[in-house]
Amino acid sequence: MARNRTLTKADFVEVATQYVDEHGLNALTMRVLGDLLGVDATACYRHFRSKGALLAAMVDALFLSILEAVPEGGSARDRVEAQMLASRRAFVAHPQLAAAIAVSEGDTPAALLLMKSAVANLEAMGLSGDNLVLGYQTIESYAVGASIFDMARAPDNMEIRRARYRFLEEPAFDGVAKTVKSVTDSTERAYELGMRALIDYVATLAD
Amino acid sequence: MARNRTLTKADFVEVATQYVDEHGLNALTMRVLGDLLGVDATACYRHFRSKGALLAAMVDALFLSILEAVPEGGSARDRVEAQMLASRRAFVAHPQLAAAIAVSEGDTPAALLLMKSAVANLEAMGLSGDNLVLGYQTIESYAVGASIFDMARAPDNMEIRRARYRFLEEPAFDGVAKTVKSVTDSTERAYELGMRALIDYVATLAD
DNA sequence: ACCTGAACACCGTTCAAGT
DNA sequence: ACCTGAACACCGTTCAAGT
Repeated sequence: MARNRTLTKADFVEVATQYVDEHGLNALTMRVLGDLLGVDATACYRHFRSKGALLAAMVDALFLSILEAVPEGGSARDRVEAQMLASRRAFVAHPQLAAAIAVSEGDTPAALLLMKSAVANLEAMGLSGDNLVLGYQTIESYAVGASIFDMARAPDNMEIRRARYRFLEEPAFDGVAKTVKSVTDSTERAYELGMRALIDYVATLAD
Repeated sequence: MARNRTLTKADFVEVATQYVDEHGLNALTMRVLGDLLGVDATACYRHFRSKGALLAAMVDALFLSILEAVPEGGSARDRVEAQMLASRRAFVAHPQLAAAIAVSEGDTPAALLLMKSAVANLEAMGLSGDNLVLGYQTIESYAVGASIFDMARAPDNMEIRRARYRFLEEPAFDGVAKTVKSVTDSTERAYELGMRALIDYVATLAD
């Protein structure tokens, strides 16, 4: 990378994210990151306390991109759904960052913005008090939890599932078990159906 | 550890799991595992191809314990719920293994047994064809996904959530934001509610 | 203020050798 | 068959020094 200016936190985050998308989370080391930026391996420590903090910043950037991708307008329920879909799309686009959530260090400020937005939408749906809290937690755990589980260890993960589906020898699974793509497609479909079912349930928690 | 016999795979898995429960996933190295077993650091490679394979074996043992913990009897729906609750309890008991799922290598054979059991229960609920597949995937992603998300980086994770809830300055969150325990309790409650909502939905997929 | 580069205290893993 | 122990090629991170 040709460099004619001082590096910023964002430079490290951006380059690291791109590298991780291509080569996997494990391949990211401080030394390769330094090389990519044309800088010493230890230069990163001028901007981040630790590798875990860098990973948190990468996750934070992903969260921020979710917020920006959520379309405006629609009913409160539509906005909840839109945010959960945008969240899913972000993880599908950066599957390697799913595992980073489990291994990063410190807080991700953008998570507060996502929470603010989600809570406001749930309030607009009529939730309040403990139901607001429970509704939010349910939706958050599903939106990021299911995505972590589905994306972690990609793409090996999907091939392992495919083999398992085939090994089941249950005729209903013959179709999905055919290719990694058929497993992935069905997984996305299942996410959306579960998401809508959960939003339906959360709607019943309104006052 | 006094040793008067040859070590087995199960010895490594058991000791490693106990150590990880106490000291966290990051603290587990081949050298400390060797020390714990009174054996050289490299002895583990007689039993496992890699550290990732050891982690997979630890996760597999957890999956197996879930299967054994599911109580017999009840309706098909009861059994689905029981399995999802047993799964949650296993992750609560071994929160550090949640992150291990995202970082292990290879397959976990017990996952097939869990799947067999879940699919049989869903069939008994009347699901078939694509709905059986989608219902299974939805439930699996929720049961293990939400748990990974809720348990990963424990106990820091819960303190971070607490701080975030407090920072929200939304009165409905005042109660949960009080202590880490109140956050954890509410999280468990949210898991159960979401779980039941999802099972309700899956029940509608019956023929 | 930001980066360098040597150095430290580790890692996971391999492999020849032991028993 | 299982374990040892030296060795290899790395890690993340610190810190004094440079500009």
